Amino acid sequence: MTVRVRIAPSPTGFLHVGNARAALFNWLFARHEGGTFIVRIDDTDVARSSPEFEEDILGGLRWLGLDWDEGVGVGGPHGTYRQSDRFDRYREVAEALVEAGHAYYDDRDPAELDELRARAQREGRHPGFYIRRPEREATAGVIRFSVPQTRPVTFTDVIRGEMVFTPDVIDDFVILRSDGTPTYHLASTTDDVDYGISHVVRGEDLLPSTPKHLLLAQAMGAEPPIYAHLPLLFGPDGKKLSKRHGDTALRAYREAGYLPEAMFNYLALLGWSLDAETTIFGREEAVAAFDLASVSKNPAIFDRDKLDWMNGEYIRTRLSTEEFADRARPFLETGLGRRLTDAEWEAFVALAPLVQERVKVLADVADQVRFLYVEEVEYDERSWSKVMKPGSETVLTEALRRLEAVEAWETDAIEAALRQMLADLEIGASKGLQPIRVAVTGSSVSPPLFESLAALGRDRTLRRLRRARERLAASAGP
RNA sequence: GGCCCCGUCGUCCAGCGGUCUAGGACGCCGGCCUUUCAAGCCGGUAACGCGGGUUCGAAUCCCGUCGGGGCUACCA
Repeated sequence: MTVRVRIAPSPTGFLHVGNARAALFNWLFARHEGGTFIVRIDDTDVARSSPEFEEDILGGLRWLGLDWDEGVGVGGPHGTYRQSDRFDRYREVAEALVEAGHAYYDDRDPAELDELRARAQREGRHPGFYIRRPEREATAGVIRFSVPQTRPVTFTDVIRGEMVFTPDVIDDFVILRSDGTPTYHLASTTDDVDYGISHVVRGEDLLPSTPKHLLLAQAMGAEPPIYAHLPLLFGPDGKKLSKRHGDTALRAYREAGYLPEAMFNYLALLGWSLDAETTIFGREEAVAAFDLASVSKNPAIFDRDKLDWMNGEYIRTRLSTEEFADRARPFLETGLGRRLTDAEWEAFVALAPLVQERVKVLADVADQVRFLYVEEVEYDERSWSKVMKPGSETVLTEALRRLEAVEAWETDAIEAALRQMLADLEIGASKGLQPIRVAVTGSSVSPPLFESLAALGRDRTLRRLRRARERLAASAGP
């Protein structure tokens, strides 16, 4: 069978990580099967749709490396792949369904429908139980699909197995609104049929709608696609992932400096695994091993901690130092709020290997090396009070004296001078070096000291040591 | 309320009747290393929701129960 799968995001918001994962699974399946991956834009809700969101969605997919073979932006034999261009087609399908007796016009008002629902609920029935084809049929209003009450709707979900829905719990759903626009059910199913979609792989939230889609496709005279419902993504509280759980837009992760490779890897692990042992894997490995039927049935909680770990892992083991520096640069400049001069860039490159193993996301880089790019550091008071003890003044004075004497301002020479100081003063590295670190970087946490001083340069290093010594003297009092 | 889905460490995933004294990863805890912080290495903590069956034997099959979640619009 020729596999043709699609994702059909609605451009009513930024690309959500849940949708990104659904796209990823569709892509993996298509690539594994040598099939076609299609991106269609479900913008039937014209009022809420916007080009900005569409751009964000497509950009997000490209960023993740999910290339598509047909659809918006790349074309194909089925037009624009945008539902707003196909309203005539949907209306035509809806009318044909009425013609064939599969659907009917309904002009009952909302109050009447509410009453019918309330009555069904009172009787412990499905809310749509009484909303069926009326005796006296209308000629205007919405068009409802008429669910045959003769037999259950059954299908085999690739992930979940046999599904059975008795017809009384499937309501006569609206397919065309009274203003002539299609509902999601109609538009989506029509497109799936028209585009020859073989497998619909989507979130479990659509499982209850599946019998409707199946019935619709059959009424249209088509062979329905095979369905596979992915487990949902939850927030830490066990509820469907949403804004209140923090960042749900893929762009937030992109902007924070997560690597697309890491995001891809992490998302693939939410509901699937390569094997029992492997955690880190690339696109090719995933494509080779992917199997839709082995996707997990239970919902997955989106765990930011594990994502952070994985991103750090990718940063330090999958990137060369040069790649790291290059990819970090825009994040660094954003964090600093300005572009780097050539000399400043050189300073960063010198420290890059040390920074590389200390960040989880690229946006963290700015905090690590900010001390290189400010005229005067701001002291972190907690660091200062923790490190500046009696005797620290001596350390700063000695460090100043010895560093002033360093001939070539390089890491080795700096280290040699300071190690000699530690030996002469007979103090430990921690006690002797931490005051220098705080004096020069403003914080007790920084990249390794000797390299940091080398990157900072002699003048600024000495100036900062003097300033810290003065501050210390001033606070110590007479 | 109705219908549906799900139920293995705190979290993600492995397990598909015996090899499970349940495996990997994150997290957490401890140790080593160490100029801070990381990283790295070593070790540890921690789960089959519960109750019945079926079977010589069940995390694995069945039933029930409890718990969690989803859907229930002229949103998608």
